[in-house]
Amino acid sequence: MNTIVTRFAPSPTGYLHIGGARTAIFNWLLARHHGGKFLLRIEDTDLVRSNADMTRSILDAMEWLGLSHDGEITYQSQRFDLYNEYIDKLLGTGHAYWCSCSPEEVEAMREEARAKGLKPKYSGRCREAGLGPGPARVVRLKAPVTGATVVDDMVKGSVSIDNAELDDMVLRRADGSPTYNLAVVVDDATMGVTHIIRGDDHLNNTPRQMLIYKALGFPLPRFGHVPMILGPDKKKLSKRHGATAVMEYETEGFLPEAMLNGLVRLGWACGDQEIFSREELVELFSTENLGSSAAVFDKAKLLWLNAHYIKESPAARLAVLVNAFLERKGLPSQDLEYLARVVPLLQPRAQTLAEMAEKAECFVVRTDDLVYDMAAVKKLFTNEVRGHLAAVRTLLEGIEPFDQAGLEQAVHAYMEERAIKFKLLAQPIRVAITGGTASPGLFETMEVMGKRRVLSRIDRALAL
RNA sequence: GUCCCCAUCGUCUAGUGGCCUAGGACGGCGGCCUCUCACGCCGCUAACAGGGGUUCAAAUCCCCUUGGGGACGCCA
Repeated sequence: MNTIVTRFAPSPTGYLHIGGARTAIFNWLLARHHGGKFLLRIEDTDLVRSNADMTRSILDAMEWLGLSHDGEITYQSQRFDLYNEYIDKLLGTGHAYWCSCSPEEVEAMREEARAKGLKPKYSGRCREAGLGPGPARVVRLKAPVTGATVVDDMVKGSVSIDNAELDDMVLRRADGSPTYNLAVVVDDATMGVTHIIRGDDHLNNTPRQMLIYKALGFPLPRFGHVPMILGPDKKKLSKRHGATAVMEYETEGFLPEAMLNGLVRLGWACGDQEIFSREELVELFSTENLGSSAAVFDKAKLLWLNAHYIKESPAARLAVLVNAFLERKGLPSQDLEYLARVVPLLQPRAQTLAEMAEKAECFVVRTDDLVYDMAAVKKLFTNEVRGHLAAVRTLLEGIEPFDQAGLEQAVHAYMEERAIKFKLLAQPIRVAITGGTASPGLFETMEVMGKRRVLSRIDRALAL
């Protein structure tokens, strides 16, 4: 069996968005599953709209997702000579011809066809004119006018289009630059690409490209057109649906493995399995399981996946990531060892790293900076409670080691002696040391915070 | 307008003619656990777009309708 070669070919006119990332993932997976190659090509022929920063950001997003590519990156802007070489070849073999029709004239032809209720097309006026090169002339493909071209698609099955539907597309513009369809075919063929997974908005282009493959004598690759990703209103996903750029999700505190898992499940399934590690995906991926209907991107499910991966991650890794989020909030860089002890308490309680950083705040701020929920303080800190808090403070001072078991035992003993319910004091203590009414378990929180911090906070709370 | 694609719970999906009284997951709702908040666990909710065929048998195959999407560039 020949080695499988896939590719991802973004045009650097915007950030890597959800849809693009997903096709990149599918191509990457197909290559990795078969031990083939995954190539990267930047389609920057539109020099006006393309720029290097966008290329950089797309590369960053792919790296974040862990989509490693093989070999050098190909830039279309550096291959114009190659494209022209093949256009000349087509001219030489009679598969292409020069056309002197102006854009206005062509537009008129389209209008005419439209008026007749037909598909707007170029009429083929210069097809047999035997024109040579000249100013303002383009090169067109001499496409077959009869028969049909059928795409044997990996996801859509057999799709047939009448050649009469297609017109003689432009291969070289009047300014001498190659068009997209020509460049893509030359690139994919010369790069040795064997399998192309892309969005189904390209499905209509495929027969056209196949005609170029044929004219050039190139072997055809396999195509697979995956459906688009929709927003909650079932319209094509766009900015108004919220975050569409992959890296916005990093900013919101998503883990790359959650993103990968979430995206791959949009249009691909493997039985009832929901959670897939990168390795499992590589092992299990098959184009057989690609779905053919459009999918709505559901952030709630992505959040669930992210929460799952947060629970699975080693605390040390999360500590580093959370620290970055804390820094973004203007807090100084934290002691990572301390943070790594805080993290496990927060893992079951955060769906994103941003949320985790928020909850970590009360663990890391200076006692003087701790923000108290004053409504809770007012409601809970009765004189009686204040008395108990002071007593508990004294009690805690003597506990050594200051660990969960010891703390729990001591505090419970204190309550039992006085016949008070734990519930009565739990919330006041919580508010005193964390500032709020919701937190991880009281004793584990105390242990992680440490005696000094806990005592200073009770002191400050009593002074409120 | 013409051509192409698509159609299972609110969402992602399983399903490749009998295992379907349609399964799983997210969400929602209810409960259990419990020092708060979560986690976890248990239960409930909810779908084959409609109509015709084919077949002993159809969510699965065919046709039509409807509804969505896409393409028709000297953009990519």
